[in-house]
Amino acid sequence: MQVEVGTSVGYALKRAQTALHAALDAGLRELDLSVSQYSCLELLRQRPDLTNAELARGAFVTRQAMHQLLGGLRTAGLVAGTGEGRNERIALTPTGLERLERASVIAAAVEQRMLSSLTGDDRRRMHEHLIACVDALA
Amino acid sequence: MQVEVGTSVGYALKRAQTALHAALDAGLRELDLSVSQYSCLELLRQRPDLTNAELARGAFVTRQAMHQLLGGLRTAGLVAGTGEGRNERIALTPTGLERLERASVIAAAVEQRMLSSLTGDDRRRMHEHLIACVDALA
DNA sequence: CTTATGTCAGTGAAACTGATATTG
DNA sequence: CCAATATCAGTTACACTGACATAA
Repeated sequence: MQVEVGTSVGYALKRAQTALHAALDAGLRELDLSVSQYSCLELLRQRPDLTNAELARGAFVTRQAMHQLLGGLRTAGLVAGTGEGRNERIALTPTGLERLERASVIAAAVEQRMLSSLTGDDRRRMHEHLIACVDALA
Repeated sequence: MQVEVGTSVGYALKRAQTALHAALDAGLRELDLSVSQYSCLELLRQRPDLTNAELARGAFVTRQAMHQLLGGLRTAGLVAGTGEGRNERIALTPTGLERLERASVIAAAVEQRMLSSLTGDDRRRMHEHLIACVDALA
C-alpha cells in the first residue's frame, strides 16, 4: 500500500483549503473578522432570524461552537437577538450588515484570485465534484 | 455584492475538507493517530532522514509546529532521530513504519470513498485544479 | 557576522464533550 | 414526561509568534 502524497486528492484538498483560509484571514483582518465569523454573518444574511441551534446546523457545527461564535459577534455589536431564551432569533445589526458588505467584497476578491486560472466550466465542475465528495463521505 | 454560499467554490472546498478530515480522523482513531501525525509519517516515508526544519517546509508549517508534532511521534516511538543538534535526521522506526502501513490502508479507503462517484478523469482534473488554486493564492 | 536551526514558552482560533437548567 | 435548547465549563489538537542559544 503506497499513498503518494504528491498525487493524493485529499492532500491537494487540504493544501487548497489551508491556502484559502490563510488568504481570507489576511484579507479580513483589517475588518477585525475571523473567517468563521465572516461565514456566520454570511449565513445570517441569507437566513435571518434563526435560533442558535438552527444556525449551528446550518454551519455544520455544534450548538456550543455556534454559541461561542455568536458571543463574539454580539459583543462586537454585529448581531443581536430578539426574543427570550429558546425563542431568541438572531439577526444582523445595521453595523453587522455594513461590516459584512465590506467583508463580502474582500472574500469575493480572494475567491476570484483563487479561481483566476480556471474557466467558468472548470469552476462549475469543481464545485459539483466537491459537493459529490461531501455527499460520499456523509 | 452578494456572495451566495450555496454556489461558492470556497464554501464547498471548506465543507469537503472538513468532511474528509472528520472521516480520516474517525478512521485513524483506532490507531491512535491524528490526521496531522499520519501526514507527517507519510511525508517521512517518502523523504526519510530530513531535519526538523526540512520536514516543516515539506509540510508547509513552521518548524515550531513540526517540532511539537515530532515530539508526540517520538514519545509514541514511531519516529527517531540520528545525529545531534542541528544535524539530527528524523526517520520512521520499525514500529512507525508498521503503524503507517496500517494507516495508509485506512486513508486510501477513505479517499476512495470520497471519490467514489467520480471518474478517473474527474479525479485528475480535480487534483489539477486544486493545485492551480494553491498556486494562485501563493 | 550572519543565517538557519532547535527548542522553550505563550497565545489564539476553533472545534469538541460533558453537565445543567429550562422550556415548548 | 420528553426532547430540544441555551448556556457554562473544561479540554483538545493544531497552528501561530516571540525569544534565545547555538552551530554552520
